[in-house]
Amino acid sequence: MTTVYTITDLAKEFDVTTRAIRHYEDEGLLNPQREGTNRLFSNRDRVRLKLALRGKRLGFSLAEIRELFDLYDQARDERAQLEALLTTLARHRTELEQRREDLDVMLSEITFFETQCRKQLSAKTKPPSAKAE
Amino acid sequence: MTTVYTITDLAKEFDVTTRAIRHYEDEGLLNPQREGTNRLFSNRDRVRLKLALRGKRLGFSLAEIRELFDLYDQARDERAQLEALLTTLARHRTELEQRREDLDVMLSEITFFETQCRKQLSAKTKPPSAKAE
DNA sequence: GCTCGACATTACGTTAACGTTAACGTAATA
DNA sequence: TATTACGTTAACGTTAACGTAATGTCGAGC
Repeated sequence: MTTVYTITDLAKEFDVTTRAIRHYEDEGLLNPQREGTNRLFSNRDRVRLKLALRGKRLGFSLAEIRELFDLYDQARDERAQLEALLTTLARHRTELEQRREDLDVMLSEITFFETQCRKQLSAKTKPPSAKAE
Repeated sequence: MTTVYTITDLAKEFDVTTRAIRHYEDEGLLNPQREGTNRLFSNRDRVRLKLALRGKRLGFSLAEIRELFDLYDQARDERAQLEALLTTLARHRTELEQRREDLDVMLSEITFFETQCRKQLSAKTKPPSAKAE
């Protein structure tokens, strides 16, 4: 049971335009088959689109994502390819861990500002507790 | 003791170009004073640059960052402003939490691929344990 | 037979975030 | 005095990731 998807199927599911999907194909991220001129996307394409979109949200360029896909494809048996893949995976890991730190810092900053705001607001609502004048 | 920084001071510290810093000023993220024509950056500017760069790494646009700065500046006492700030802070929080999920998923995917790779590699090194042929 | 919706291909347009180049001022130093 | 280092403004260039026409094809249904 091999499911196939039209371009609008995927566009709707992942909330992107068909133009974007065609662009991803142009950039080598997707390899849909054709039925006449129409694209037919496989489960593999669907997974790749999902991965690509997540990568995008994390700030990776389409070129980087394509590079990862290519590496993964070629790392079937060649030892050198496997090690190359491991190298770039490690690189991306440290990059992502850096992002994670940024993210945690920013989240705690937001928390800080939020409590500050709420303090200010309650100070304006409640009677002045013990301040001057 | 009010420290001041030249443009190259900050450029070196945060590893960005002076051009980028000038651009951030153009976009209203920094407000350096002038000594003649030369820029003099305050601690406030330094903090803002730091925040801006972190925001950038997390995928925020300069416009969004500026918007946040402006909101924070104007939220000194006006109740409405404080509430507006709280709203956008909440928006950014959920956005960041979404990113965090993406990040965690991607990190675990990387872990998965890494162990897969290492299995393949050790299979190529060690004698075949119990496979056919 | 005609329209309609979904798909296609070109190909030019747009935006953000700087890069790059030009042309110049100032100040310390060899 | 000439070089070097660091600073300035102004303005055009570049790249990525699509948006946006404009135009064409094809099968389904009335």
